[in-house]
Amino acid sequence: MKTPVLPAFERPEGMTTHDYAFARLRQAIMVGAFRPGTSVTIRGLAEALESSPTPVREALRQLTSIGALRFLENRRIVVPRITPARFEELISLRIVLESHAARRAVAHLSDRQIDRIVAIDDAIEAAILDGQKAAALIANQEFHRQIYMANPDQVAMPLIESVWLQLGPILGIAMEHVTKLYVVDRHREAIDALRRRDEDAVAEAIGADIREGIGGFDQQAIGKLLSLAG
Amino acid sequence: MKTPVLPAFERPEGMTTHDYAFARLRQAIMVGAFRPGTSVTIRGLAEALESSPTPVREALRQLTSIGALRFLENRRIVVPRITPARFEELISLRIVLESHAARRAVAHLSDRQIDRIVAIDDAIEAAILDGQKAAALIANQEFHRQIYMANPDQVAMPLIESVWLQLGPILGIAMEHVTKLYVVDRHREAIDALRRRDEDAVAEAIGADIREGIGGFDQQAIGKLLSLAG
DNA sequence: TTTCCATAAATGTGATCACAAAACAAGAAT
DNA sequence: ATTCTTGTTTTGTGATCACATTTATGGAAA
Repeated sequence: MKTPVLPAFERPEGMTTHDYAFARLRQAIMVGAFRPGTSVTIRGLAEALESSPTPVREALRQLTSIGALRFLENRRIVVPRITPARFEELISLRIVLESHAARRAVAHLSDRQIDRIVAIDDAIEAAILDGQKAAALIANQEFHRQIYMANPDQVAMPLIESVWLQLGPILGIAMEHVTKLYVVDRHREAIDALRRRDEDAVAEAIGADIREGIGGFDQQAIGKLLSLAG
Repeated sequence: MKTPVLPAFERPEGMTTHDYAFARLRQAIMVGAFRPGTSVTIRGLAEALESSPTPVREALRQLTSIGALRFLENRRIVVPRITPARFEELISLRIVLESHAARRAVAHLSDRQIDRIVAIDDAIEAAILDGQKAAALIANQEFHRQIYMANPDQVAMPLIESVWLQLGPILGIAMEHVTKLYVVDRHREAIDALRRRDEDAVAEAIGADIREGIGGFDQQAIGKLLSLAG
């Protein structure tokens, strides 16, 4: 049983072994380090994380609760496969959830916060022009997160991240097969709408951003990849 | 540390201790058996479930992933409190998620399935007229679930149930304070729309159902309860 | 070469234990 | 009466182990 390689991750002091395992596995899945259908083992991951089965098992159980992993009836632990229909469901869920979250964040965003979001968008473009796919992907997630999290009483972010996690594995495939990235100008549209505090326009821009290009990738390209990933 | 009383739950043979603990705790929270702010202990629940800390801890960890519980920094495990703002966020999330899920289920619902949904609605009304609050609540959840689950590739149900779980604790309070239940006629409206395969009308009826009465309870009444529950 | 079966290895499960941190309780000092 | 201190108890954490199930391996039979 070969255990997937986990992206590096600095462990803050005081963080429990379980929290560390959860954060690291979650991050790995989110950026597509695990391919659909991959099976993992508790002991294998425990060894990779230099800990014992107990905290790893808890982390894996949590990841199943948010759809990032599945415990099969065989007691095997796998990264879920994604069918084209399921993929389409996830994208439509992203659109519904995130345009809603964006709309509800508008009233809470200060000009300073918007400036920070612009800076993140600049970082995305820089990463794209540099061809740094993983960095662009993470910065893109941060762009969306910064918007939604402006709402202090927000409860949608965990659900949105659950959807991101379920889409993570095909992002990994996409990153291997897609060679060119291009700038997402819907972000500028969203930023302009944020500045005007135009909730409808913000929601529309975010929805279009997701619909047209997923994290800087071309949706059709990902759609094709599903045939070999499903 | 007094452990909350768990509703009875028959354990299917072959079910692991962990799955049993998770299902039972989840059910308990969903129907409002735990009050907001209640703290639970691993050992206490393990004793109540006649098992050991390990599987209970895993179940609790899963429940935190879906927002049903919180591990505080003190390492205390509590049922989250709900502020009025958070409550409003959760309700608006329900409306967005469930009207979306309902719309996408319409095309997959057979006439036979609709008949079964009608039967569930009859059971809801019977329970309401009988004053059986808990039974009405569970049947109401089943009514919604049967609609959304008709979509075979659906991925929204776990997210919806996450929101239900987060609303669960105040349902418990509501059930204690609300004496009269009344029939939700939005269900009939939704059923008629389902029969016509009118997606917009179904989504609208479900949205209105959530907005006007939450699980058979009056929303304003629950709003008042928040002041003493937040 | 393929299929079948028996043995061995790997794996999830759950209970137990030692440990450290937190909460609690009781008494002393102010 | 209130606050602080000290000792006890409770509680979460994580490692370990035994067990049952599953998977993998390898050789025998067709």
